[in-house]
Amino acid sequence: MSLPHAILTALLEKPSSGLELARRFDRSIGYFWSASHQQIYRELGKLERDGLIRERPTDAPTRGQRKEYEVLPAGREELERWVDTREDPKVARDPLPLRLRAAGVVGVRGLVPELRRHRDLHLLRLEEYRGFERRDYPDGPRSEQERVQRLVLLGGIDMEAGWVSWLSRAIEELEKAD
Amino acid sequence: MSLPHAILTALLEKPSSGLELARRFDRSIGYFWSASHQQIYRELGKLERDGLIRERPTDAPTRGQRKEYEVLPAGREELERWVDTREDPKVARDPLPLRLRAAGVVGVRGLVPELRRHRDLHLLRLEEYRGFERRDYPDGPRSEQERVQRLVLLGGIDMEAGWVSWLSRAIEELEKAD
DNA sequence: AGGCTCATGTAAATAGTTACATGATTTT
DNA sequence: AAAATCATGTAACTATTTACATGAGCCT
Repeated sequence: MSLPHAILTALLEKPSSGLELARRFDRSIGYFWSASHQQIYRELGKLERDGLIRERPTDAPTRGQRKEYEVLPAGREELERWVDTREDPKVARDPLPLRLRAAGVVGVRGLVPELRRHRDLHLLRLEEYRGFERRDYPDGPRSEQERVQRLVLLGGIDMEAGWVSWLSRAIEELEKAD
Repeated sequence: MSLPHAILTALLEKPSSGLELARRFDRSIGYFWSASHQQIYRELGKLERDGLIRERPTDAPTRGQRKEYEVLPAGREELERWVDTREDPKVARDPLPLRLRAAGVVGVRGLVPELRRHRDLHLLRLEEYRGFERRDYPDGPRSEQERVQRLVLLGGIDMEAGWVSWLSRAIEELEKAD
């Protein structure tokens, strides 16, 4: 049950409309979570019905117009509750290593180009994240909140670097074996 | 759509019953996928209906008795097809970094013990995986299939090591900041 | 007979994805 | 006026999790 809390966090950092949220999930929040706009709109509706957020009063309220949401005190309390929760780590879930293992049974053949393709994609993300780090924290974090945001970014960087290094090794071993 | 393929792979490596599969998902397959027994039984039924696997003929067929499944040629073909598929990497999905970011907004307070707890759990898994590696491949892999299984295990080891290192850094930074 | 474990399963709820629909605003 | 883009939304489907049910075999 993390999506509503991800949304509450994002809205506390900056009140936004649904599409803005979707875009921010593709960026800063998205190092460790993703959500489509459909999921976000559904969840915004639910959070509003539950009294955790509200639509910010505007002048032109109709369909097809952007609606900006902000967090209510009950929402902040719910988020505080969640932060102090005990929740065990789940196993990572990624189909690529699974496919590699399947290839070990039915033949490795076509998989190497796919591994290479993934390595390149992870490398791109890695460069992107490193760019964020250089751009957003040139002198290190300036506040508690920035310190934490940067830590999460560094986690994303580590993760991408880990993929690149693992994929490089896998490619090398599989090519050597030919 | 990875669960059926994970099951096909596991069954090709060794024909098994539902519960055996569930256990193997907690071990070797489980570095990058998990599945509860409910999911597995449902999926086994579906794979059988679709003609990709079949129940191995036994003597005592009743309810509450173990049923062993094996992969049919159509199942192997489906797996081959999947291995050669293009599938883009998805963003990792982990609530802990999200909770850290939420803590940056509502206060870091109680989160450090939880970070420490997670670090210890990941450390345990790391030691466990390293034990597998020492035990199962004392002289390196002996076949194509072992080579690939070991690569996946090494991926799991990298991932756990990554968590431990990131969590250690986060704990250190948050404590320093007090 | 009672309790325990192994094994298979059903039901319901929650979460996430894919495909499509529709209005408003801007550009050509 | 047509096309493109921005924004919000619905519907249907697929996947995953949680809770519960039930039979078989073994041990005391």
